[in-house]
Amino acid sequence: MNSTCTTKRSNGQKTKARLLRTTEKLFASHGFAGVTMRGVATMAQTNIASANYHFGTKEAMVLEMLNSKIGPINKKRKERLAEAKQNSPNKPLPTSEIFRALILPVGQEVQIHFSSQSNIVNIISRSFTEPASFLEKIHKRFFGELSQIFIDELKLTYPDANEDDIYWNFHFAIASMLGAFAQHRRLKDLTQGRCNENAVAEMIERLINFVSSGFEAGMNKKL
Amino acid sequence: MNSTCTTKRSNGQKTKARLLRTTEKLFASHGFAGVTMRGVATMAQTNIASANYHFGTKEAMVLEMLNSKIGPINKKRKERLAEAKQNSPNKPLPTSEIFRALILPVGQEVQIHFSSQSNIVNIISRSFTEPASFLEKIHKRFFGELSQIFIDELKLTYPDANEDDIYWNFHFAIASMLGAFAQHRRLKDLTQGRCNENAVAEMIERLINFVSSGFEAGMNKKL
DNA sequence: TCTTTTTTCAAACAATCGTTTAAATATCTT
DNA sequence: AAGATATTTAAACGATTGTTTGAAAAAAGA
Repeated sequence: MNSTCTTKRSNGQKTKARLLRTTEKLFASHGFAGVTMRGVATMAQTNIASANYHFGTKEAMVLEMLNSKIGPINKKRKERLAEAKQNSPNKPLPTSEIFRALILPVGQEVQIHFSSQSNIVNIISRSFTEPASFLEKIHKRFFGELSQIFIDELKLTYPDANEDDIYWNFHFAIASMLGAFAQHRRLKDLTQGRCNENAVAEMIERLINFVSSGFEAGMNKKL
Repeated sequence: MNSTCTTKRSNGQKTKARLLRTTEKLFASHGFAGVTMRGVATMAQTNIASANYHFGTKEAMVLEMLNSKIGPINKKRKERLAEAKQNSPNKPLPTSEIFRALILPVGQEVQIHFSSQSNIVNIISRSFTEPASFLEKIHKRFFGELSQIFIDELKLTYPDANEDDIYWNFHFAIASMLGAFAQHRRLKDLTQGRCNENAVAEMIERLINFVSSGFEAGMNKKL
């Protein structure tokens, strides 16, 4: 009786989806260790064993969440890079365009969910700074392939460059991007309130400029 | 009897010092969560309660270790900045000199203890990426003051600059440095063996160049 | 409707964590 | 040497963790 809208698992959301959303929030705000099966289950208004039923282990649950969040962004990165190549056939891409393809998809995601608790910046930064060793796998899988694509593109733009130069400065570029995201949580302290929702687009543009310039300078300067 | 060299706590090291050294190793290789009182006590060849006796809590123990490692580096950073100012009185410092003062002291520490398990790079990177909330305090205390010193110096070099420009690009510079250190652990994978002991000095020079160029470009370019 | 499968649930399991206790031992002071 | 202090030790405490169990409830298929 009384099988209206007020059934046990309500909100028109299936339990698994609710668990993933909760994992997202907890991981973004408290990291891998902050994702506890009990916490997730309680916040998702279900039982703890239900989480294990759907995902098997905590690790698998977090990985599935990460896959659902980072996967689409990497897809857009590749798409944007491919589009840029199509728009200027037979010509090497400007450095800034390559890094724009790498950074902008994240920026767009940030702007969409800026005030959300499960901000993609927090998730990305966590997923790259968490000490949890299992994350190393996803780093390689997610970023290993992507790195190679963008390094290959940079080689086309700098055909005569020393390969070491490309690798080192690409490493710094990645580090800058991730570091900027990772520091984003502390940004309000550092900048004393200079960071707000409207400034995200500006930050992304500044970051692209910073990274591109740093990379170019690293390629040109003889040490 | 038999009170020669083979007493219980041997190696001519006091227990507290041994505990700190062990904390160092575990924190560098496994992060804050990887520092367990039992693990530290066992590896330091003492009892678990002894660690609590000397430090009170795990948090205090890790903080004391961090203080002993990061403190001297920050001291050298300020000293090098002060020296640079003395060597060119009444003239604003070149951007690269400012960031050299910020980065080089870490690089020197890295070179000294490169093959050590408790590499300072790992410690610094961990201390800036650990989700543990207590670390936020040490971030503010350690880096808050240091940031202000270097930002003030950058303002002297760029007297007409928009203050937002300085803050944003300094933020990116810090992020690059920390990100580069944090990624250092993964560097062997990314660079396929391009990183070795002899290359540390080279990396530091490349990093200074990357960061300085990115900062300068960010200051000059109108967005 | 009856059967089968999927999903949820309370409860317990086994392991680990930081911390505390109180007695034993070592070290220092006088 | 004797007393006071500092340090180490084994053992237990209380809390939390991820995971598993087996039965109840819900959903789906026939």
